[in-house]
Amino acid sequence: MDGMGAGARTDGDGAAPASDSDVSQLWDGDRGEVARNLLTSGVRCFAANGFHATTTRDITSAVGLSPGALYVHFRSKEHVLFEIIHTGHRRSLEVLDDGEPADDASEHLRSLIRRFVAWHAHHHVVARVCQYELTALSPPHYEEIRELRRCSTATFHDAVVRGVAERSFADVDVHRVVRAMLSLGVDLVRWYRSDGPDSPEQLGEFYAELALGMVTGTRSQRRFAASGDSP
Amino acid sequence: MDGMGAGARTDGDGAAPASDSDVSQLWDGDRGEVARNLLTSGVRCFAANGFHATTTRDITSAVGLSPGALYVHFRSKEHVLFEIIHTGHRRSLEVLDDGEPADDASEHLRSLIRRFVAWHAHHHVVARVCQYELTALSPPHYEEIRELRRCSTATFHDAVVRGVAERSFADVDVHRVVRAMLSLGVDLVRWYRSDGPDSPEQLGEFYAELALGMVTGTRSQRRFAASGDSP
DNA sequence: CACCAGGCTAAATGTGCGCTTAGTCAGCTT
DNA sequence: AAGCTGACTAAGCGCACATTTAGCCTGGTG
Repeated sequence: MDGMGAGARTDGDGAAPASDSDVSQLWDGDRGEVARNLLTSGVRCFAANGFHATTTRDITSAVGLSPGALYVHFRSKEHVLFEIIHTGHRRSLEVLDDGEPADDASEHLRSLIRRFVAWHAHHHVVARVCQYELTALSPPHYEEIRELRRCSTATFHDAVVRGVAERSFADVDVHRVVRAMLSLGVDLVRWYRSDGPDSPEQLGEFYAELALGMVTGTRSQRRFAASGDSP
Repeated sequence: MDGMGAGARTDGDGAAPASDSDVSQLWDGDRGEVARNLLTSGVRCFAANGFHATTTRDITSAVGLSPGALYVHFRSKEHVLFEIIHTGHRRSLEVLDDGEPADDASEHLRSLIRRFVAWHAHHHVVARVCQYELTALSPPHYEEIRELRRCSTATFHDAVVRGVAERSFADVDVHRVVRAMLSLGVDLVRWYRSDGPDSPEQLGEFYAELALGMVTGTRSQRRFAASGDSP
């Protein structure tokens, strides 16, 4: 049996819950209003049920249209997913690049983490789709997204390398530490709720502090921090 | 891509076959060999393509059977998923509970993280299914898994609370810190590869150190108190 | 008013899937 | 040998889905 009626989304249209902040604000300006609404609906559906478990009817009926209407604006359901994921990654990269350089390596890293985490918490529904539905993309689309992801990783990588070079940070294993930071920023999309105790900014602040803790030589740094890299 | 200098991991001898470690070892003993093979095949398929994108034919043909054979051993495709996820969670909980109490709060937490992380790295394919396919479970099954998850969260929670009570740890925000630790342990299933530079045990060691860093006060407070005694 | 374009719908198309059914076959028991 | 059991297969049922098609309707333009 089809199982779980996907939650009675009766929702009519009335007051849109603005709790997802401004999802609709994210989309490309050269998209018409209907297309943007479809993208927003797609985000909600994909986040709630996953790409393969949401139908074109789910997406379109939520904005009062019939399934065929989707193909007026998008070539396929997969193209809807791609545009969502692509936009999400682009926006999160913008947030990363928007920061002023900051002449202090610690402050620079702190600012990066703060913005990265706050953005992900703020847009946790979109970000969840960006993390969980990657494998539903076509191979070429997937590759395109991977390229964007390499950019954000590189940003953090460079920030840590810089701190190490300037001796503001301990001589840590950069790859490991960067992965740990990204894990914090990425995994929050799994559990974050807008009505939880932490605002996006508070969480960003907290995680920035944790991240700095990872690179400042407290504890038994010498034990693990690759003074002599493994052969 | 990942690239990065392949570490000198002396892993068994050959390349592939045992790389998923002993997935088949995980399953319940009262399951026959064919059923266990189907579970193992299911793990691989679900991890690679997701539950909704894998067909019963995918699962069965990988062990040389026809689709109908699945229903000799399982009530439905969803029951295969459930047994995989349930077993994965049960095993990871066992690993958590297997530890000796340890009279030192720091050592206790370190040991917990070490075992938790190492298990997830070791069984990252199963663990990926456990993390990514939860939403494909039927509501009752999902609820059953949530209960198991609350147990592991509680274990970490208690360990941190204990350290704070004993004044081995700083007066941290327990919920936030526990979430961060779980995020590290959980998100590695997204990126970990058996042929990467870190063995499960090395990663466990590293993350245990990061976790202790999170509870050892903020950086400014405890920068110099590296060697042991609390004030 | 005639014409057109494009957003949209209802209906149709075709495919693929989960699961069932009926039957085959090997091995075991008596 | 005959009969039984249970794992397995081939075939098929019913259905849901993504996408297409043909046409409607509205609003703009001469």
